[in-house]
Amino acid sequence: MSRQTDGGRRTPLNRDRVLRTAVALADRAGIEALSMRSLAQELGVVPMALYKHVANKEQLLDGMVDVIVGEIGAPAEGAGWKDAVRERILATRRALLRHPWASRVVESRPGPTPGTLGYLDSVIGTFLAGGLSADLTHHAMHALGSRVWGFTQELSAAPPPSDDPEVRAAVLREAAARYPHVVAIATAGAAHDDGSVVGGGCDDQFEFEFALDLLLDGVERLHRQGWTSARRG
Amino acid sequence: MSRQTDGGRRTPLNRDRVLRTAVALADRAGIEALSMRSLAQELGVVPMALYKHVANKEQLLDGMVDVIVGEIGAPAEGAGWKDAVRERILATRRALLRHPWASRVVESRPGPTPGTLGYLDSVIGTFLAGGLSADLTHHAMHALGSRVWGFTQELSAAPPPSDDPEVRAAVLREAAARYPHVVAIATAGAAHDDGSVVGGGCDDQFEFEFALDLLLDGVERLHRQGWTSARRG
DNA sequence: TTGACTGGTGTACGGCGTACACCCTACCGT
DNA sequence: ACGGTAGGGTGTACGCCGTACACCAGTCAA
Repeated sequence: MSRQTDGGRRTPLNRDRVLRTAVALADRAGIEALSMRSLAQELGVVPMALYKHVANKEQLLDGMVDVIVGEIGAPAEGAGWKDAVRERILATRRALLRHPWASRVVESRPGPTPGTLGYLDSVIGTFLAGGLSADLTHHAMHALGSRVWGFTQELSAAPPPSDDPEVRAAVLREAAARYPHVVAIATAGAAHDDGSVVGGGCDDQFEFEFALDLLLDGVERLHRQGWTSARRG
Repeated sequence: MSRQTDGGRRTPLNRDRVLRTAVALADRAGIEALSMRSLAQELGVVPMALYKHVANKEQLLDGMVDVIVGEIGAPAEGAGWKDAVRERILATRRALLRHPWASRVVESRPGPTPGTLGYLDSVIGTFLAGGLSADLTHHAMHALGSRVWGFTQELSAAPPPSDDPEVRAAVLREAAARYPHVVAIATAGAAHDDGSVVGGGCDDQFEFEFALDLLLDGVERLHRQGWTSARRG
């Protein structure tokens, strides 16, 4: 891996190759399998060699986030602000979904990276270019929260249902007794397969767009009526 | 610590005391300082003793979450569904804010705990009791997402500004050049102290309620017009 | 009395991030 | 041609983590 074929020198490491290999490794083996040691091994190098290109693991993760951010396409041109923002966010979602670990890592970063700041800046720019006030835009960004990254913090994933149908029935009966409302809405709608918890067996994309539109429609309404933050009004 | 005064036997551990001590330790020293070893020391006991009361660290964290959930008061009676949900969520927010580490831990749990399920069940129950359809309630819960826990995933906290005013000015100038829109909205509104990033120097409570109301108002509107999920409509 | 059960102990293992001293090589100015 | 220097890969070691496993001291039921 990464050695010249016969006896020659290894092609030297650099920050970019480290980051891209880290992303690939996380894609393949999961983020929890990504350690400085495993990454070093992947690169055919001793663990401490990585520290010549990356200050520490935190910065490695920051760098990985920026790699993903780099995969988000450019903003669409010529649409209204609402559609433009909507499309951008859905594009971001698509990028993030390609790397199942990415949303967790994005969330875990304690501060912004250059890449994330750039992305946020461009989304904000779309709002402002659409004529929204800086004030309203500010609140809109907060309201969107992590949704600008194309994901929602799910409340809880359903545990995988037991494969013994008898056990499964018992679990469901138990749940229905203890958490009747949860079961009621989890089984509501045709699209739901079984007694999964909120966030379990539903169409995530639908839920995402539902919430996104709820927020964008609300912002649009406020914008049209010239809303301004009468602090605590 | 937790020993009978003179030479007597130690009052025996139990799951509840372990969990409460863990919460107290996390409150005092931060969640990152909570390890099985430090918790054991706090209890005057050897680390492995904890495993007689808690299966592993994951389950410890689950238990801590349920302790916090237990601090949320009962739902208000007699209000309309919207105010009831709103108040409940704000109460949850107050509980979570008393333990700065709690939101991160709640997020990190891969599955629901009995306590969280119970809480979600009661929130859902409030929607349903208000006459909302199971369908709409389902989507509303998704749309609220982690906001039912009273927190928003901030996009990024602002790094603490340098205390050298000259450096600070330079940083701001640099930021304004590279991220003009971010700076524009960060400095919008009177209440913002300086060039902090989105999520930096604003009134978190205001932002939280703004977004919460945006969502609840949207749900209410859909409810009144008899909305139903014409899947992908 | 005995035997099981409960709960606290001691030791040890394998993993992690990373500090620190080292060394090899390529390239520089002379 | 040659010493100096700096960048990048190495080896060793430390201190933390979660936790498996064997053990042991009481208590209590049979």
